[in-house]
Amino acid sequence: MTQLETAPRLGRKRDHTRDPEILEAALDVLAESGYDGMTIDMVAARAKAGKATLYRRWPSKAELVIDAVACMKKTNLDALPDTGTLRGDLLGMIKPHTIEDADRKLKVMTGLVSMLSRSPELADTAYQAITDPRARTTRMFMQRAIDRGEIRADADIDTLSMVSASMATYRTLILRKPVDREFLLSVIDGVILPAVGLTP
Amino acid sequence: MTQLETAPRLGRKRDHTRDPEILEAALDVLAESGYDGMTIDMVAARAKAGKATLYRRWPSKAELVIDAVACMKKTNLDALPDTGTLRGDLLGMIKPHTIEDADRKLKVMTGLVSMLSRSPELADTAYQAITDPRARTTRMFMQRAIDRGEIRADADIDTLSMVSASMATYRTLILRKPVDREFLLSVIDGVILPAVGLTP
DNA sequence: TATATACGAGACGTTGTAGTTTCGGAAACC
DNA sequence: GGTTTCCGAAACTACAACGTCTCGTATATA
Repeated sequence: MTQLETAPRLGRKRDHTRDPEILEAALDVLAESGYDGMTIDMVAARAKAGKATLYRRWPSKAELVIDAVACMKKTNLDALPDTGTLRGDLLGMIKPHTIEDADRKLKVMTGLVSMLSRSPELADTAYQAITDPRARTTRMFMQRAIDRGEIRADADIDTLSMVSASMATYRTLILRKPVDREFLLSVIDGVILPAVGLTP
Repeated sequence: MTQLETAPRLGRKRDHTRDPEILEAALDVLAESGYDGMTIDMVAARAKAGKATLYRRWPSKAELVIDAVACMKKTNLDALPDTGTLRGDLLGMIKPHTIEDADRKLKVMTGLVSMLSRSPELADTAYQAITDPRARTTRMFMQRAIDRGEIRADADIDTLSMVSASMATYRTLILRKPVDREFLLSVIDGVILPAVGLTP
């Protein structure tokens, strides 16, 4: 590790453009089969790569999965516009593209659940890549609504900011029903907004 | 199957008092290691039984798990008193004993999640044994509150009745934090009651 | 008493998967 | 051109778990 830079190794160079393709294949298999159901052969086949190519880059299945989760394309939630109302901000999070992205992350998380208790490192990685970003954004929307005086200052936004993610997760993992726009609207208009005293 | 009653088979009889012990052991291992991590040897060892004894009663690991989930001790939610207020009814669901029971079910469900998509039969069994009973009870509490005029008749109780289960599930599976009385109180007083227009 | 079956313990065969190595060929360096 | 390392494909090894079977013992019917 220490002399990776200093040693100008000879021979054919590793084709690092394949890294993202392999990690993407790993996420696909993970979302489809879960951690225990996923095999290295599946990932290699999906990426049209040899198994040795994978083991040359990651020392084990566990490390490959952690890297795949860590490198998941981060959604650009910061780019969401400030619409001036809490409802407008929340609706901005349920555009088709954002829903699709969240759905993929939820499917990956489904495959990871059984591993979270076995691998703290994976649990931490998954939290930072999947769970935390949306929670922070939602919480920020609510804090903005308090700051502008739109909702009560004593609203329990720590709890309220987890309502949407919790119900989407429950609907996917337990109920195994689609998290579509209609469902998310009923969460916003039937739970969150009434809870902060807004009646749309 | 058809002549189980008519044929008075000879030899030592199967000791059916061991069935619940074995199923209980299976649930323990399931909650601890998840479906894929669970082995028949673990269950047999925990139940102090031989592997052959298990296979004499259930044809496969999958069938054993389905039976174990189906036979989970049902909580007596119907025995909860009608306190006259929605908050009182909801508080009745977070007595220590009820929380403990829900915690066990949640741990079992954690171990099942990865299997739900692979085995529709298990998914159905888990739904009926774990998911559905609490949802029905919560929904009934809310309907009662509407009927007695305590909360608005147009409250979205289909969605609201899933808030508590969703947030408890999310907290267990994803955040891996304890679902204690304090957390449940913040869900009730910070989300559900405000959402139906009650300010305790 | 003789027979048949259940019991716990554990050996056994089979299968599937993680991880390693080998192969022919291609690309980078000397 | 020679050497080294990469590539995809696939054979190979090591091991863990399912499910079966055997053992000595216990308990039921005839």
